[in-house]
Amino acid sequence: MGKIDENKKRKKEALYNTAYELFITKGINSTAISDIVEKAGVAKGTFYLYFKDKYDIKNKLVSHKTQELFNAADDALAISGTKGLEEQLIFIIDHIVNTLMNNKPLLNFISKNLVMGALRSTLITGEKNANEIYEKFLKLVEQDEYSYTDVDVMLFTIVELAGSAGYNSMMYEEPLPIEEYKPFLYRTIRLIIESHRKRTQTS
Amino acid sequence: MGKIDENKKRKKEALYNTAYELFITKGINSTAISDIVEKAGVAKGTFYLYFKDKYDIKNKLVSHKTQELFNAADDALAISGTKGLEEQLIFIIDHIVNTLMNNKPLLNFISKNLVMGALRSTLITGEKNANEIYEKFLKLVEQDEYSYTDVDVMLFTIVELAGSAGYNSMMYEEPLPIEEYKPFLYRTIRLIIESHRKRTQTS
Amino acid sequence: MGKIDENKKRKKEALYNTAYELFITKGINSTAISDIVEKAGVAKGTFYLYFKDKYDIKNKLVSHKTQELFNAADDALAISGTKGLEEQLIFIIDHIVNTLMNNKPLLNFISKNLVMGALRSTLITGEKNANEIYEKFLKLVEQDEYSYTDVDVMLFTIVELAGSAGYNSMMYEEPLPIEEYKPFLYRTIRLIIESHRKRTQTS
Amino acid sequence: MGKIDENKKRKKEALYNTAYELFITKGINSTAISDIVEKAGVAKGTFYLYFKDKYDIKNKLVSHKTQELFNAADDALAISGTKGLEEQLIFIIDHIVNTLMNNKPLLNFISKNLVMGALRSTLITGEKNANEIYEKFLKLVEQDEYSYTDVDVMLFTIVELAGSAGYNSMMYEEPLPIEEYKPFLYRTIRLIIESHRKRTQTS
DNA sequence: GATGAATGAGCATTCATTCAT
DNA sequence: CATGAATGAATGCTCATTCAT
Repeated sequence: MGKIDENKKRKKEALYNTAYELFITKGINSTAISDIVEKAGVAKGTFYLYFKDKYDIKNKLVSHKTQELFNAADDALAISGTKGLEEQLIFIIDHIVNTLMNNKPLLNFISKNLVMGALRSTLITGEKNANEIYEKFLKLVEQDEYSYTDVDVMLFTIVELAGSAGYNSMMYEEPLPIEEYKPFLYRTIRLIIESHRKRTQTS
Repeated sequence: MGKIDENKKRKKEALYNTAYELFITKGINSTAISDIVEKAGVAKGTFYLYFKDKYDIKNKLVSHKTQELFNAADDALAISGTKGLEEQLIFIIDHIVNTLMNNKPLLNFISKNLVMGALRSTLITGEKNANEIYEKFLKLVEQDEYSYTDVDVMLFTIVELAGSAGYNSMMYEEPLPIEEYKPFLYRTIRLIIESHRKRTQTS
Repeated sequence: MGKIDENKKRKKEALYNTAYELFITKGINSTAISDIVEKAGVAKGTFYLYFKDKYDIKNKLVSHKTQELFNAADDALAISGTKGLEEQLIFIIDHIVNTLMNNKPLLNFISKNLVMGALRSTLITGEKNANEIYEKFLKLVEQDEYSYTDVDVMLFTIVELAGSAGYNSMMYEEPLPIEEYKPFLYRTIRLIIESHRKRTQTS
Repeated sequence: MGKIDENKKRKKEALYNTAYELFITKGINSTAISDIVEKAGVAKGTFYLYFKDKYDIKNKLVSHKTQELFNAADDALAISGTKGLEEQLIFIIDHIVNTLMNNKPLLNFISKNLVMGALRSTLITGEKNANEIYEKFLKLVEQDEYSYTDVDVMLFTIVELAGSAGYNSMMYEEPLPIEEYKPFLYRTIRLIIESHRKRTQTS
């Protein structure tokens, strides 16, 4: 079993890696399954053993890559010891933005799917523990000194805004390069958070 | 001249209309150029007289449809007689949202291209008066009783947020159906506007 | 293995044969790949499994047919027992001329590519033992009672002349039909050979 | 008349020049009639007013260019004052070879059509005084101090050899670069001429 | 004569998918 | 499980030719 299962996994990994590489290099439309299997060094039939078609592997990749992004940000957050929900959310977003700025192909690949990839990936793909990211967000909210209403709406709005505006700013430097846009973006995020804060129940 | 040019225009129009219909019906990937010309009743070669390929006509359509949306909203704004920048911007967005809610295929077609399609179409396509939409926005801002800083950043942020969050809400009813999400969305938009308002020059 | 490889070879052969037949029947420009595969009884995709395009298979065919011509001439030479370089070279050329006279379509197909097809095929195509023809020529030269200078120039000149003049004479009967032109051609070939002969170092 | 006929001629000339330029640049197969008319600045229909198809204009061009070559060589011969048939024929061939060496695209274009293009152009195209070239050759032969048998065979053999061997030598530097091959070529030409010389009727 | 919009047959090429080995 | 040869429908695109103006 060990040997065979190992081999199976290795082939699947090879397919994932190669597909990702080709998708960001040549684009999804221009990447044929033959390209993938050829470069991955497996037979054509093998692809169909693990994936339904090109879009199957693509969706799984988007999902996977997005989770990686959030998890890395979350790890860094823990190390940083940042306190306070506002600072924490901005820390996470800033971390992701910085990562993507240094990896434009990845930015282009997940593009505006950021949100869906992160918050709803369970629904789309069958990936095991997909929306543990969402759980982590909820935990951060709970631990804050303030209480919040409509937490999911708040998170959704923040992530959508950051994803969409951030993407354009990073990709096209419009209306401003991301470094110059950041102050505006983070100010807006703070406003959103505040607007969801329950009036402090001063005892 | 009349006769020939008229004919040219008619064929081009036919291609535009048919392509749009097929794109929203079958999707872009599944629409072949043969489908378009066949349904439009012109020869295949004629398509290539006017468009470079499928994506050429697609981009021009996205651009065109987006402008239509904004223009219709603007017209309605004029009729409504709404006053005040906050109310005006929200009126426009609300108008577009309502239109798209009644036209899901269109929503799906322009999807997240909404934003950039609208504000940067001049740059991309050679369409004549493309960013007069942007001009109109600027005029609204100017005419307000308040002054604003970084107007383009403000408009960009609003449009990105509305486009991205609105799309998800309308399309997937997540995290809430659009009617329930609207209050949150509009509240955030008001916050963004306020945050760009110059400190009232109290006389 | 046997079965699959056999099948592969059979299909490739079928493509070669059909292509040749069509090329000499309808001409290369008028032969479509669909014609070839249809007549060969294989699927269109199969063609691209073995050849890059129409010109790929054409070049390989020219090369192949030219080699066949030389090899047949060489075999006949061995049987004839002809002695002496002059007589041997003329025997070979005469054999090829006679063969082509009885096979005008082949003459037309390889036309003036005769020469280069034969002597440089190794360089161009990856065909295995392509210029063994050249080797055979060299051997004939070596075995002659005389020595020769600039052997490759001599062979080149002879083959070019025979190929070019012979083609026109056979094809258009200009300035004379080949049978009447032969004496002139062979006389010139003898002159060329003599002019490369080293002054007999009679000891 | 003047004006209209002038215009006609100008368009035809433009088509010739443009076609030639494109043929040597992109190759004949890759040059479409649309390319020609577009670059020539005339309407598509106009092409068909003057030529039957692409191959019509091509043949006329080959013929025309070849004649130019021979005529230029002949003019230079006259100026040089070279005497004796051997020297004269070699002068002509040398002149043409040198011209083509400085104009590889032209060499490639007329390639092996050189010979027939020159000597049979009358037959093929309806060009007015095409084989006056042939006449000139005959005159040179007549004026020589020696008499020759089978003059047309002699000229044919020389031109075929020079055309075919020269082309390969110039184009591929095989078996030798043209400058090194020239001595062999010219030696062979002299042998051919001598072999057609009537035994001097020493009275 | 000249134009150039329109045509549509024709063709090369791709590629997802299957299935015998 | 894995393979990769074979398939052939699907499709984008070209281009010579026509003909109304």
